Amino acid sequence: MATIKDVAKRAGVSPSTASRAMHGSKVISKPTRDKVIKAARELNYAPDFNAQNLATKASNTIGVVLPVDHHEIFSNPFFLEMIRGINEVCSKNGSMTTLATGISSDELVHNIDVMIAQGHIRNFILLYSEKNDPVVERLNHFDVQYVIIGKPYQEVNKTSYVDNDNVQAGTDAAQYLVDRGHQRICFLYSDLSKMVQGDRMLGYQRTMMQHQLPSILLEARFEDHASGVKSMKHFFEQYPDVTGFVAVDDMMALKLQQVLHNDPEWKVKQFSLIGFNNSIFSELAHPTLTSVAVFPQRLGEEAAKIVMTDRPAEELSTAVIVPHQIVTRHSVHPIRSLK
Amino acid sequence: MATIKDVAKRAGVSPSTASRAMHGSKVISKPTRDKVIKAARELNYAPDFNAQNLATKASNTIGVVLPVDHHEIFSNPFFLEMIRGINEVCSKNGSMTTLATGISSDELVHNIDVMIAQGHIRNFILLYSEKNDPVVERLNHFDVQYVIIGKPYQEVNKTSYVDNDNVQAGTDAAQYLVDRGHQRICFLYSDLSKMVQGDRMLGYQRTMMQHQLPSILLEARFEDHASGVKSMKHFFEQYPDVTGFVAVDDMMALKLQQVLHNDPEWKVKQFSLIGFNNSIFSELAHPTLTSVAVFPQRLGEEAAKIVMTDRPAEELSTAVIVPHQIVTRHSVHPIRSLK
DNA sequence: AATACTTATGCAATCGCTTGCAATAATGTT
DNA sequence: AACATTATTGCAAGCGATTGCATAAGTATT
Repeated sequence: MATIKDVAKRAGVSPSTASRAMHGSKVISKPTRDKVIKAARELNYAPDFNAQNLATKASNTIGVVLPVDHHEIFSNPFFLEMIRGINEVCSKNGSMTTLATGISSDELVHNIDVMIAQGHIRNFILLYSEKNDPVVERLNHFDVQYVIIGKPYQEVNKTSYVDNDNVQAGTDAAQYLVDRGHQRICFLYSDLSKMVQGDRMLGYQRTMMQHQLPSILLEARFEDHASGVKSMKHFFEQYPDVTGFVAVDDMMALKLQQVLHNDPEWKVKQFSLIGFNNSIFSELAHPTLTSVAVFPQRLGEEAAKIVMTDRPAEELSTAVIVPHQIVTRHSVHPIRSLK
Repeated sequence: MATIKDVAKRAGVSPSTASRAMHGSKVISKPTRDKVIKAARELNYAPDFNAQNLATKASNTIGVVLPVDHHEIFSNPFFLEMIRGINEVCSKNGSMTTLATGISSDELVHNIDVMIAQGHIRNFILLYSEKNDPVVERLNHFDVQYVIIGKPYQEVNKTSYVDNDNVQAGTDAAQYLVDRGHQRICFLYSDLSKMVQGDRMLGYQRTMMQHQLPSILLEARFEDHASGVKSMKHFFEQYPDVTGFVAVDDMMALKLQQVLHNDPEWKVKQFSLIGFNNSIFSELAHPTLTSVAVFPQRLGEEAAKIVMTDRPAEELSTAVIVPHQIVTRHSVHPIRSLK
């Protein structure tokens, strides 16, 4: 493995000159710069990561924090796409990404503590936003910079984040159903402690209000089929005239679809259904699921970009909104034709 | 951030003593060891990652290599679960994991080259096994240790790997259908350049042979619905009496299911279907999908364990086989009752 | 009590790179 | 030609850890 001394020797200069040359320092003359760069290339030189970081005291790795495992979360392809987006941008900028995971909240926090203490993480990216997140507390406490993917709960103005406009997305999804003649539309969610679910619900409610239609909310987890059937039975007793559902994400939508499809009576009713995330699930569902695409890879990229441009601490935080887009498939049945 | 000097000062010893004490060196007396450890704890000390690695020349991060992006692969939750398994084990051992991704094969290889040159990756874990993988070539060339999740193509005896017994899994899946009275069973796959697909196919064929039943192979990608319908139409013309399918993975199975379900004629036939991976898809399908579970998290953990125990170079490579298990759901319909 | 042996600690070099400052070379000014 | 500037380069000190070797302290041996 070639060191900077090797490069220097080959170029006939001192290590310091070599270092400066390769960093494009203005103060080095063109001929020597060229010599050095040539030598470096010939030796296939890359600066030692650890040595460089040690010397500059500026670490170059980004810590990507995954949410504490709920089975559901982890099997959600969403995250991997965000990670890919982050990693693409980072590696183009010569940074590494490293992951922080944990089976419990305590474990995750502990792992992050260690990472901070080791002092080689430049910045964190949180792939989720949760109420009272102990991780966020930790990061604030140690005064470590971070970017959230999702809308922050605390210190919104001081925290950089990347998100979809989930309120708008919720509005649009509901509007999509309304436009196709649906009047009784239910919003289906599972956990309001997630910012994203709350936002989408808000958007849904906005549309309902605008059209003077009732907001019908249903919290359900569909943990198993029987319980799903039961809660839907209960639901339809209360709201027999519901024709459409806005599900807080595709997985939720699919679970509902499953329940509805399995009951001959419900099945014929051809309920309309729209989900969020445009995940692979939506393509594989039957019927295929109309869904609001949110471009997770893009979210990751933007988050990484924010992290890469290190702005001074006193500067205002950045917020990037990634647009969404409804992808039409076959789960929505118009009650009347579009005007 | 506390350094080792701070710890040393507080404990009233020299940095070298502090270092040795914290590494449990035999040569340090119990009382000083205790003093040092106490001081370290009080200062919340953790050795600087970069400094430590630089001094010991032994890096502590594991590079996790994701396959080059095909949309399909990246939206497969499988990978995230493996990553989580790896990360759990690594962080328990004080290691970091860092990701290598790439949009193209060239980019991926380049990223890996850089990582190797920077010299701070101790080991790589490849999350896939592909024919003629340029990454493997690279790693061999630079003599970097790595573990493959999946069965290696080259130098099988010299390469450590973790895998399911996919041949056996294929055998079992086919047997499952045979046991339930199916005689004409088709194996459905998409890409034989993946080791895993070849293995499962082999297993399927073994069962077919044993029962003197014909092997019926179908390569398809179901890229869009129309093409899916077309190829199945073609298929059934040739093999009208097929009643069961072994699909090479759940996604494949779901795509088939979709095609079959959408055609009224095929639908009534109630084909039987078994997939692999027991991914979340299988729970969300309709009907729910019987699938061979392969425990990706476990695969990740085992791979990480291998990497963590650094054995001398001349030692034989390790291979760990993670068991699989058929998870019964509702996509298989017995033709006759089980004897 | 002087010597030999352990045992426990500290000194100082090292890992590979960066960077402030001093030294040298190149150029311009009078 | 002598001096003042400015443009280039090199020296050497760190960054925070580890580790071989020398030293100091403690115990045993005679």
